[in-house]
Amino acid sequence: MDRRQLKTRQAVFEAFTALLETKSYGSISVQEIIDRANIGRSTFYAHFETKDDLLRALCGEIFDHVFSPELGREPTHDFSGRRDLKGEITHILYHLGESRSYIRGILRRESGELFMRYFRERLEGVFGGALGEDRPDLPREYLLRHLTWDLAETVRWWMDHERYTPEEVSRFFFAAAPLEPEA
Amino acid sequence: MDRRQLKTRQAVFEAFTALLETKSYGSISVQEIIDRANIGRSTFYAHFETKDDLLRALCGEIFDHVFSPELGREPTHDFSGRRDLKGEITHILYHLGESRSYIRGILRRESGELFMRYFRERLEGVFGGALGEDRPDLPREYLLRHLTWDLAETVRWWMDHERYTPEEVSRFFFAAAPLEPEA
DNA sequence: CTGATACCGAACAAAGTGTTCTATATCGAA
DNA sequence: TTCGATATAGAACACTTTGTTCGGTATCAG
Repeated sequence: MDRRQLKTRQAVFEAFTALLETKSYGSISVQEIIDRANIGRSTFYAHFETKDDLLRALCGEIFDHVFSPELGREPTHDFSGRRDLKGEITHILYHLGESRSYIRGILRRESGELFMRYFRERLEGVFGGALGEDRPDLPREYLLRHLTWDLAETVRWWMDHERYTPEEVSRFFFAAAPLEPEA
Repeated sequence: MDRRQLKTRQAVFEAFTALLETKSYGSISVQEIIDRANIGRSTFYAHFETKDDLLRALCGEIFDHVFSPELGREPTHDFSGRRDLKGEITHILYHLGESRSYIRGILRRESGELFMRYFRERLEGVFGGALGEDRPDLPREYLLRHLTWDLAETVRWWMDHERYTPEEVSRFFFAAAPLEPEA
């Protein structure tokens, strides 16, 4: 990719996230973004179709990082042959913690809606494969959706409660999630 | 309240919900709303400050209905003196089911964000009082927030799965919610 | 009946959107 | 280093949307 494009793209992302820290997504105009990013109007539209497109691209950037597999690390399995869900989740939480400064602003208000949707799409891949038949009393589609929004909202909560570590948050999530069979 | 105001207000709500069935909140203009409601521009702004204000008012209208106490029905308590949470929730779900046609459109996309926020604010009142010390292993603020988003998202899911009854949905919720002590 | 008030509809300034154009600067590859 | 390709700046453009104002008309409540 051309260095010029990369520089522009970064400048836009920087300006956008900075603005999201101070005001809501809907009230941010393209004008403000390009002023802050110090680029021309036509340049912006050469990169992104609309403001929504920009948000989508930014989320994609973040998730590509968050869901990147550890270098040289295969999905692990425990002794019973099931995937190590806890390990995967903690791994994701670590990366999210690193990106906190980018994410916190997005999660406020309307833009959070879009972020959460993309986030949960990715999470379906994680949970979909790992889901056994632990809870035959619940419709599978309800259970899957439940787990993804549980984790997504847990993350959203965590972003405003800096004092907890990824491990603690992971423990909270698994303690509250409906993964074990009902007593 | 003046009949004229009431008529206008109703016409706007009707037009707004109808538009939300077909297109996203952000892409609806005030112009479309007043055209469909067949009212003058200045009239709209005499009633609502902005589009967000309209959405807020509509949500308020809906929740006033949904959370209205049954006529002459006191909050019941079971034999141990705790509030009948299951009964209250099922009651709320019934009203939500009745308002499905108004709600479904709102819940799509960005407007859902606002709806869910107001919804959860109300739910905090319901859960806050009924919460015991069942889960000392979780921070109380996390638990409270967890319960409200659980129910709110359960409702959102339900609105697109018409085949379930309020009783069934209530059962799903309580089966998945972290209310019982961990085994 | 009558005073109050809600409505209509047109006009308005202001701001934002997305496109198009030309000139300029920067890039990557030979 | 050179050179063709391409990204950018910046201005101009038509267009939509927003929120306000105002004088005239219709409808309300008492």
